[in-house]
Amino acid sequence: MAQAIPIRKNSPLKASCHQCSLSNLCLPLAIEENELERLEDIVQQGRIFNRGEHIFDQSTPFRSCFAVKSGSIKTSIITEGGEEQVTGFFMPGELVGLDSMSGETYACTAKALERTSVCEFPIEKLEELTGKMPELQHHMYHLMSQEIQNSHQLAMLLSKNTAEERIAALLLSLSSRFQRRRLSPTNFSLPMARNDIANFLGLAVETVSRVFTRFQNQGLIRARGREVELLDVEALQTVTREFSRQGCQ
Amino acid sequence: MAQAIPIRKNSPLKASCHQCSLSNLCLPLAIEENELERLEDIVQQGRIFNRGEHIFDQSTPFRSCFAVKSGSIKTSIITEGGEEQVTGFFMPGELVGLDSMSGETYACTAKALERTSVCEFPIEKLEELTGKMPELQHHMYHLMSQEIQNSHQLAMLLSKNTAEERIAALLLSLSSRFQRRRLSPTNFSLPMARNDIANFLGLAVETVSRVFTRFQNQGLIRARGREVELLDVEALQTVTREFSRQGCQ
DNA sequence: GTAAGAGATTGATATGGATCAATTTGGACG
DNA sequence: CGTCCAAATTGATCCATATCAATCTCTTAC
Repeated sequence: MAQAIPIRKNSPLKASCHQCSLSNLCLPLAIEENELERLEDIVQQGRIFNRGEHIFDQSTPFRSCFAVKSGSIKTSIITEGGEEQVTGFFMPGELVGLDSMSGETYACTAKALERTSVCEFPIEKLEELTGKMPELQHHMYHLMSQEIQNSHQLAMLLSKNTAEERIAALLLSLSSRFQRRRLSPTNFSLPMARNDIANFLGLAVETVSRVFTRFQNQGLIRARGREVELLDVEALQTVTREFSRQGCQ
Repeated sequence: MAQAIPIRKNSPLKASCHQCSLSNLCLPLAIEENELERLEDIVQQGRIFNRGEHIFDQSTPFRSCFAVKSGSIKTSIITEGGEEQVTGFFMPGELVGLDSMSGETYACTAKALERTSVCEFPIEKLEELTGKMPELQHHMYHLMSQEIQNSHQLAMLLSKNTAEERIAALLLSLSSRFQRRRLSPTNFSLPMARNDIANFLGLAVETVSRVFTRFQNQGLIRARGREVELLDVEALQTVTREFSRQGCQ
C-alpha cells in the first residue's frame, strides 16, 4: 500500500539527521555536529502515514515521541463520550508526544492530516541519551516548556478572544511556522479542514466559514478552499491585539 | 515585616526534604531515601510570601522553579494590554515555573493567594542533578508532561463545556488535590477569590456566583464565602460528564 | 466599634456565536 | 465525464452567558 520512497542504500533503518533539512528546527539543533551520531543511533526512520491514518491513539502504549518530517499531524483528545478536542497541529520539525511522558498510554490521538512521514524517538533511549547530553536534556525541557506555553496561549485565546481574534491568531501562527521552514509566510495551503480549525478554536464550523469570508471581504486574506493568501499581515496582527488594546484604555 | 518562623538550628539555609511532610508529593518522591541528600544540597529554603506578593513576574529573569510548601499560588499571563489570564493554581507539593524553562524571563506571573512558603530549585543545579539522576529526570519529564495535559484539559473545558461543567470540574480537581494531601476532600476552603475562578474558567464573576448558588440550591454543595462543602460528589461528577454523555448518544 | 472599600450576590437586558436548515462547491471514483 | 458524498458556505433563529446596574456583605484599618 505504501508506495516506494527513496531510502539511502547504506542505512535503511538509521535516520540521517546530518542530511535532514529540518535539523535546524528539530532535536539536532541542540547538539554539536560531532555528537549528532549519538542521536542518529537511537532515531528510527519512521513509517509513512496516509491521510487519515493514526500515528497512535489513546490506547496505544506510550513508547516513542515522533518528529514530523513531512506532512502534518493533528492531535486530539477523544472523551469517553466520543467528543473530540483538537489540541494541536504539528508541522515538519515539530515533536509530537511530549504530553504523553506520564502515563502508560498516549494522552492523545495523533492523526496524519495528509501524507506524512515521521522520525521515531524511542522514549527509553531518548531519556538515556538526554541523561548523557546536557544540551539535549536542556532542549527537551525547552520544548516541553514551550508546549505548556502554547497550551496556555490557546486557553487564553479560548477564554477571552472573539472568533475573529482566534482565527487571526491561528493564521499568524501557521504563517510564522511556514516562515521558519523558509516557505512563504503569506501564501500557503492549510493542512487541516475547517472542521479541525473550528474544533481547535472552540468554534462552530459555520463561524469559521463566516470569519473567513469576512476577512476576505475586508481584504485581509484571500482564501480558496485550503489555499490561503495573507494580504495584510499587519491588519491581522492588529485583529489579534485588538482585544488587549481594549483592556488597556 | 516577615514574622519569625521556626528554622532548624543546624541548617538555616539547607532545606530538609527528609522532614518534609510533602516529600511523597514533591520532587523527592522520585528518588531513593539515600539519594535525597543530593536534592537537599541544591534546594534553598525559600522566603515566605504574604498574600498578594509576587514570587516572580514576567520580567523576572528565570532562575528557579518553586515548590509550594504551604499556602497557594496563582499563576497568570498578563498581556501587553494589561489583561490577565489565570493559567493555574498551585497547592502544597506542586511545582511552579515549569512553563518558563524556555526563554530568559518567566512566562507568567506568580502571586501568593495567601501566606505562602516555597522551596526554591535553582534551575541550573536542578538540570545538572537530573542529568545525573535518571529517575529524577524521568520525574521532571513526567511533571512537565502532566502540566501539558492539564492545560489541554483546561482548553477542552473552555472550548466545549458550560459554566456549570467548568465549575464542577474545578471543584472536583481541588477536592482530589486536597485528598492527596490527606485533607478532607469534601470540606475545604477555596484559596482563590471568585474573580480568579471566573478568570481561570473563562467566565464572568457573576456567572460563577450564580452557578455556586444554583449548585447550592440543588444540594450539590454548601458554600459560605470561600468555605465550601461538597455534599454530593457523585452528582458533581455527573455534571462534568453530562457533556460527553450527550455526545455519546 | 465603626468607616470604607473590595468582593460577592442578585436582577434585567443585550449579544456573539451556536444551532438548525438549505444550498453550493469540490474532490474521489467508476 | 458525470455521479456521489463530504466539506464548505450562507441565511434565519435562538440561547447561554456577558454586561450593566444595584445592593449586600465581608474584611481591613483606624
